[in-house]
Amino acid sequence: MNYWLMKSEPDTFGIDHLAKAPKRTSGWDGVRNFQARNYMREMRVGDLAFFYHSSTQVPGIAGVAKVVREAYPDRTAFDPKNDHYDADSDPDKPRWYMVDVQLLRKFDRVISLEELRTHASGKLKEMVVLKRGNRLSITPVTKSEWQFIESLADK
DNA sequence: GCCAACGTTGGC
DNA sequence: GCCAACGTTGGC
Repeated sequence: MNYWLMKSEPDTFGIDHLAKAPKRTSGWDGVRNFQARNYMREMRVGDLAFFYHSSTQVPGIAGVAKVVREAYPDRTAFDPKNDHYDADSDPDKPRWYMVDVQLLRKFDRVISLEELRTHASGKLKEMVVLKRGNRLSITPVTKSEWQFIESLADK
């Protein structure tokens, strides 16, 4: 089983949107970066992901979701009216993929990026999302990082 | 295949 | 709103 971190802007789609979705499950579409897409294709049913809020007052990790459907073509790429339309994505040979995730847990508090950074020279030294210049919307998380962050959430 | 220009991300 | 960082595009 693998662990991930998935970024989303809460104004567009935050953890509360996922909480209100049927079966607390939703497709994670709109990823338009090759590296992030490749990570999504590595996701397996049962993998866990931190739900990260970006571009907001207090960026940070808001909760935990589970992968419930593995990568399948992201149809929003074929819709000219969609913000994430990509004319170069051919329906016969899709360029972009999405997964479905189910909300498992909303943390009692957002574990802020600021708080995460206080551990950047300790337990979270290698954490991808804390690395300088990181912009990837999907990044892998190690088991030890995962466990440490969950322990912060329960503090 | 190089690299400048451009667009996007995302924290601040 | 600014801007650093970095991915993508396209001319050569």
